[in-house]
Amino acid sequence: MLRIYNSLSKKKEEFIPNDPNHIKFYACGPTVYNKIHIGNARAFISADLLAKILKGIYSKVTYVCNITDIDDKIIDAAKEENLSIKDISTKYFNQYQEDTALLGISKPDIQPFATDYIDDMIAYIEKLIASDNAYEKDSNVLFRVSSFPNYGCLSDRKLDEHESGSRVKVEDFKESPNDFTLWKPSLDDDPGWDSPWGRGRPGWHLECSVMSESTLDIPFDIHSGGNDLKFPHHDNEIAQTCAYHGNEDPTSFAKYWVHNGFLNLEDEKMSKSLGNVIYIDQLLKKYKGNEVRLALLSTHYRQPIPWSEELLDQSHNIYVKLQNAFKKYGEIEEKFHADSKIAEILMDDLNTPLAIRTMQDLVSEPNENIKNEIATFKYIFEGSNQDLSLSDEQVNEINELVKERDDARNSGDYDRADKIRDKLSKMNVSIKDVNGKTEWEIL
RNA sequence: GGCUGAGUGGCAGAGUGGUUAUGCAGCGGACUGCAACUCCGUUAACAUCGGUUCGAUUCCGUUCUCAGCCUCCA
Repeated sequence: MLRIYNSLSKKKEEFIPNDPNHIKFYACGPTVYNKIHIGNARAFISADLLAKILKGIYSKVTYVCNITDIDDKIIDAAKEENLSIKDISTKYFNQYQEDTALLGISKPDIQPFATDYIDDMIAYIEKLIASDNAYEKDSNVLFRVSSFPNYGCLSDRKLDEHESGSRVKVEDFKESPNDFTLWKPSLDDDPGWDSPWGRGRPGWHLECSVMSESTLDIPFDIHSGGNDLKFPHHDNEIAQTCAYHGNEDPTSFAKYWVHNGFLNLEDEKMSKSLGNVIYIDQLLKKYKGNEVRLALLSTHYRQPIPWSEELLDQSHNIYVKLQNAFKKYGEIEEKFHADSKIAEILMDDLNTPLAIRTMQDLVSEPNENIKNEIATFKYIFEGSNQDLSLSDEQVNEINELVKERDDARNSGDYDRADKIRDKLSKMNVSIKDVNGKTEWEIL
């Protein structure tokens, strides 16, 4: 039985699917305007974790993760890099695919692109206007928040309490400061599509309402995203979709809402302005994909992760230790065994830290079910497609040096032996003398 | 100000109404030409103040602190 914390009820709940024969899960994906960083990766890995567990339990699961390929940030990036919008979004989409695969994140079943749904979005807006839930002003179309009484139900925000902390400048085309954009005009050199309100482009929140419903139909089971998306993004999605269908109940859209926590660097939020952004492609030059994955899963998904070198080194140690322990059992196929201890722990609101701890316990005191435990562990915590193999040439070079060192040791020339060991360690090769034999591995 | 979450040993992080994980680091030892690896042993914690209780780190309440959101953001 899967239990999951539902942001809508603010409680850990038993997961009861709308249809156990077909589980539907939608996660908010990337805006492809830059390389993904470690914080983005955490969100994608959390969604991947949940998708993997769902797929382990249920026979049919459709996991959708959208790609935002039209957005002001993309327009800015295109100007900066002097590329077309399409080139920018393609470039960073490809990088996203590559980086996530290296972290063992499986491809979603469906990856809808926002720009493929512009016509649907326009039709959606027309209906919202017709039902008086939206209005046009100066070529902008805005959602009229006051028309949806349950607005803010996810984040528990009340509209009239909003003023005190508000720092946002209210554009004069808005009836109310909380109204949000469904459609906005594009300047001549900005990308745009023809619409009843002139040439323009969709607001950000709209795409998820349109694409989730188009790909999964509503109600679907789970909607996930980063904690920061709760408000306004997800509350806006709920308002749009519910208003569109004339239904006030947010569960008529998605039943469970799942949000992951952030990642802190030295007690600071990672941000471009602080210059402390860690990109995945850089990180993977030093650590293996599975190690980074383990590090990201070593904290419960709802808690903030204090990210540090130390955490990565620790994850490296645990990873190596477990790999060595697993070797004893030969090849084990990655597979989710729902009756294993590891699975049971994960099904309690995705308790990955406890699962990691338990796996360590289990290998130190194996039980007869250990192979299923390992299979389940590998299914969740491994799966990076990173190619760690060396060329034949490199392997030969290392073997030769190792042999030279052994010869030196056998003849008592320890100075020379140690020099060779230093040389190997500079090549990131670590030496172990085990039972008279010399083993080596790449760090 | 509002909403949400959290405060456990040097660090990370589970868990529990009484026997107080685990990993890393530290310390001691075995092994080693020296290391590394491995193994054995070991130090050390439960934010604050009250309450309930025979007994609370664990339950209830107070206080304090921290983080995120309330503005694009994973």
